[in-house]
Amino acid sequence: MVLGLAANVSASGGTVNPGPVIPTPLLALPTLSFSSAQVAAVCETLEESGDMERLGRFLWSLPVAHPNLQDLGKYEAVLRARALVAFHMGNFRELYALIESQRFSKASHARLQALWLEAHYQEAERLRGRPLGPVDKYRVRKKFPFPRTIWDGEQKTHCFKERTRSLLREWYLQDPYPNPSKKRELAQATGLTPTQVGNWFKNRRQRDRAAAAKNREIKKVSI
DNA sequence: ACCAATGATTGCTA
DNA sequence: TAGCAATCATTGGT
Repeated sequence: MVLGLAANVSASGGTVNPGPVIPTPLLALPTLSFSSAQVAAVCETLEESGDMERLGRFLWSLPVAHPNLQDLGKYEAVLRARALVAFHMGNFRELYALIESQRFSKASHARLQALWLEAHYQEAERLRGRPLGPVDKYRVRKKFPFPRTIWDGEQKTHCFKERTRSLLREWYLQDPYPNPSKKRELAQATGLTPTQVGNWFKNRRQRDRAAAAKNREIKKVSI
């Protein structure tokens, strides 16, 4: 149905073709008259539908001698579709090659990052013969960081800045149970969200209590 | 492979 | 709704 629509569009005119003007060939096959943009549009639609089988068949059906084969490679939707199909076929080497072949726009990053990770997880899992735990996955992520083609290099911090933490510690000594307005004030001062401030105090109290309990335990034993 | 530190989440209670 | 205990997840170190 989608394919039919695209075919109709392509049949109804070269007026929408934004690419280089190609002398309308004597070819009878409808796919041969797809413009690159039209192929890309079909890829996107099929990608959203999640129908890998069909997407795979569509890519396979594109003739090798497509007049626009060169600039077809420039359409992200087509490359994403190829990557998706490669992943679903377990063809991880091709997936990696596609991902590293060129820079992708930010809109594609999340999708391709997920494929990159999942493929490496599966490879590692097969190698070891049993499911990966969270730590195993962390090691895999460290071992195979995203290529810059699908990552802007910006990394999110796991720990707060030392400046932030010292400020939190100071306020904690003054008052381990800050009221909401104090929390907001601290959030302002640290650049954290009020929830993060609340979590920090909650964790700090919990860990102080645990330490105190531990101390009592030790005293009991030594007495 | 195991451990420690730390931020976030969950489920229960008052 | 806030606090609590338990637990999870990420990260780094050995």
